[in-house]
Amino acid sequence: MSSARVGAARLTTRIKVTRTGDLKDGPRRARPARNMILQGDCVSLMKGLDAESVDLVFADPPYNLQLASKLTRPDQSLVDAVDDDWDKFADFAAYDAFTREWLSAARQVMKPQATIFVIGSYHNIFRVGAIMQDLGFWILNDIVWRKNNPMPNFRGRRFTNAHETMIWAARDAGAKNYTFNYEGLKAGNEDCQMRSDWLLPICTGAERLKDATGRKTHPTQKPETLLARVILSASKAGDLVLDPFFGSGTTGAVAKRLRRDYIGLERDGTYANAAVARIAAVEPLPEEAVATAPSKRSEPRIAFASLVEAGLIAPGAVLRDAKKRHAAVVRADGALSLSGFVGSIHKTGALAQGLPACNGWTFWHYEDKGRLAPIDELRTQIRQSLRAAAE
Amino acid sequence: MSSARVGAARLTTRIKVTRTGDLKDGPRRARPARNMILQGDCVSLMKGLDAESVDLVFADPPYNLQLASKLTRPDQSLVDAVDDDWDKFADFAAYDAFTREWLSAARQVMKPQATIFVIGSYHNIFRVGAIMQDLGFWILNDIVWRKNNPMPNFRGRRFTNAHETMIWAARDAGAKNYTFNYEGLKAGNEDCQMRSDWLLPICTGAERLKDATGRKTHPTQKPETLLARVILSASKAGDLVLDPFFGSGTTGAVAKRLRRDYIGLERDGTYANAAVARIAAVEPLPEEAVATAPSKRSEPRIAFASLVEAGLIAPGAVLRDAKKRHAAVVRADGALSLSGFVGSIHKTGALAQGLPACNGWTFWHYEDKGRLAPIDELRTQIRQSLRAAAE
DNA sequence: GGCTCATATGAATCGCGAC
DNA sequence: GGTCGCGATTCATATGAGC
Repeated sequence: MSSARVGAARLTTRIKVTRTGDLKDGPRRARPARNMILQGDCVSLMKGLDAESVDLVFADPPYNLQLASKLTRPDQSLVDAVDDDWDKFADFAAYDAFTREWLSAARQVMKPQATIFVIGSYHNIFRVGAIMQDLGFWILNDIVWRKNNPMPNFRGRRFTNAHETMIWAARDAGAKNYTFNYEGLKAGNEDCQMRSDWLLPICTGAERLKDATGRKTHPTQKPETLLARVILSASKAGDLVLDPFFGSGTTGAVAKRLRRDYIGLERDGTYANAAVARIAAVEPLPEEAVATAPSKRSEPRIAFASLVEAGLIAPGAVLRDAKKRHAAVVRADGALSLSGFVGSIHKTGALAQGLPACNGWTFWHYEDKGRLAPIDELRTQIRQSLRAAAE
Repeated sequence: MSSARVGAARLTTRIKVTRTGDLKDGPRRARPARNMILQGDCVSLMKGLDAESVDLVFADPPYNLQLASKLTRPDQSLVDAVDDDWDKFADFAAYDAFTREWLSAARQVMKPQATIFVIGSYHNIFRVGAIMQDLGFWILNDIVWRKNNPMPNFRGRRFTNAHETMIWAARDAGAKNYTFNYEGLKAGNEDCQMRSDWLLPICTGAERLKDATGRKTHPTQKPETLLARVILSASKAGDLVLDPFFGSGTTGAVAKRLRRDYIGLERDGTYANAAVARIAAVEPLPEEAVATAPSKRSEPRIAFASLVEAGLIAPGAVLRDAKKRHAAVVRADGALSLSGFVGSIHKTGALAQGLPACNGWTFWHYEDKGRLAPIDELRTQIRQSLRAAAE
C-alpha cells in the first residue's frame, strides 16, 4: 500500500500562501501538517495522522452504485455513468467492511467536539448510517441536498432521483459544544433557522473541472455551494477540515476560500494533481467575510450584581415586567426581592410568571427617563466597556 | 400473543359497503379477506396471511426516537413528545431484530411485482434501509417528505428537522412490471415527472383524530395527502394494500377513498377502534376519478404488419422521416426496405440515423393528403378500433 | 362577519460552565 | 464527575377570544 505526498514541493510552494510556517515548524509543531493532499489509501493515511486533531470531516465515499447495464437517453445518447473501478465492490459485505474501516479511522482523528458529514445516495447511505450508529457516532441531522437540476429518470419507471442525503454526526453520543453556526445561518436565511433540506444546483459550467480533451475530470464533483454551507455550518476560521475522499478537491478549494485549513486524502494521482492546481488558484476571502458571527452564548457572563456595583442601577430601585404586572426591588447584593421572596433576576422572574424558568435580563425592566427598558440594555453597556478596556 | 379481529362484526357491517362478498366467499375465495383491521402482533398476523397476496405495503414502524429528557419551548411550555412504550427498544440490536422480523414477514405476503414503502426518520431509517437491502428488497427510490410546517429546533443546536424519509422498494432485485403510475403523476405535476422530494404539510386541524377529551388519538398520525400520493403512485384501483402498523388508519381511509382494498394490522385496541370509525365515514371517490391513467406501456402492442393488413398503409408505400432525409419502402410482410437493408420500422430507423436504437413509430412518417404524419397516428387508429370492438 | 391578537402545537435523539 | 444555576431558544398553522 503506497502512500505518498503528491507533488509535495508544488503544494508547499503553491499552497502555503494561505498558511505559512505550518510545514516548517519541525519538532515543536503542535499541529499536523495542514493544507496538503496526501496520496494513498485513506485508511492507512488516517492512521498516520495525529489522533483527535481534526475539527470537521467531510466524506464523499464511493456510492456502490451497482449499475447493471448501460443507460441511454430518449435521444439514444449514452449517459456517462459512474463506472469507475473505485465504485465497484463484490457485495454488500465488502462495502460494509470498507465503510466500517474508513469511518473508524476517521473517528480516531476527530477531536472530541468534532463533527462529520457523510454524503451518499440510496445505494449506500443506509449502510453508512447504520454503521455510523454502530460505531458510536451520534447523528445530529440527516440533511437532504435537493438538486434543482437533477438528471431525469429516462425510463419513466421511478421518481426522478432529485436529491442526495448527508448525515451530520458528532463523534460521541454525549458530545456537547460542537461547532454550529446557528446565528450566522439564520441571519443568512431571512432570519429563519436553517432547515434540513437544502436546495442547491449540481456542479456544472465553469466550476466543473475538465481535462485537456474536455472530458470531466471527476465523475461526481460536488458543487462548491454545498461544501461552503457544510463548512460554514460546522467549523470556524482556522479549523482543520479533513476530506478522506478528496477527489477533485472541492473541500480544499472551499476551505481555503473560507480560511479553514484542510487535509485531503486521495488515491488517484490524476484527481490529486487536478486538485492541487484548482486549489492554487483560489483566493481566500477577506477575514471579515469569514469571521464567525458572535453568538449570545459566547458573550462573557455578567453578574447582575456588577450592574449595581457599577452604579448603573441603584439599590432600592424597582424593576417591572414589560406589562407592569409585577414589581421587584433591587437589593444591594444584586438579588431581587419580590413580595417577600429573595432570589436572582431569573428566579424571581420565573416566580412572578409561575414558570419553571425565565430569562431575567429580558423579563425585568427599569425606568429610564420615563421609559421602561429591559435591564439587558444595561448588561450591553457593561459588555461594551469591558471590550473597550480589553483593547 | 393474542391476535384477533377487532370488532369484526362492526367492521363487516360498516366497511363492507365498499366491497361486498369478500368475506362470504367461503371455500372458493381466491383472495384473503379484505378491508379488515386485524388486531395483534403484526408479525404473527402476517404469517397468517396468504403468501404473495398483497399488491402494495405501506409501513410506518416505530422510529426508536431514544428521547432522553424533557424539552420545553422558549415560552417554557412542554413539548408533547412521543414517549409511548411501543417506541422503546433496549438497544440497536433489539430494534434491528424487530425490523428484520416484520420486514421478512411482509416480504412473504408481497406478490412478486408488489412494492413497499417504509417511512422513518434519521433515528431508524438507516437501519431499516440496510436491513431491507440485506433481505433482498431492491430499492427503487428514497423519497423525502419535506414538511412545510415542521416543529422548529428550540435550542438552536441543530438544523430544523424538517423532513422524513420513505424507502420505496421492490420485493426482488429483478422485479419488472411493478405498478408505477408515471403518466398520471406527471400529468398532475405540470407535465413534469414527479421528483423524489415531496412537499406536504403535517397532519393538523380537522383531519387530526382527537379523543373525547380533545387529545390527539395517535401521536404520529400521517397526513392523508402523503398516503394518497403513495397509493396513487404504486397501486391500481382494486389492488390490496397492507399496512402492518395501521395506527389511526390513514392508509385504510385513503385506500377506501381511492377504491383500493386494504388490510390493517394494529396491536393497540384504542387505535384500531378509532380507525374503524374513521374509515366508516369515508366515501369512495367516483370510479372515473381513480381509474389509472392508461400508460403507453399498458397499451396493447400493435405490429406494424397489422397496419398493412388492415389496409391503413399500402405495400410499396414510401415512408420518410420528418425532415425527408431518408426514405424506406413498406413491404407486404410489414418490414421496411431501406437502400437494400430489410428490417423492422425500428431497426431501419436506427440504421438511417446511425443510432443504436430508434422508435420507428415516431421516426417514420407517411404522406396523408400531402401532409407528412407519423405512422404512430395509424397505430392510434388501430387501438381505437380495438377498444370499440371490445365494448 | 371580518379583522387582530393571543394561544396552542407538531415523530425532538435540543446547553454549558462553574464549583 | 456530579450538581447547580445562569440564561438562551421557535416556525407554520389552527383556533378562539375580543373588538
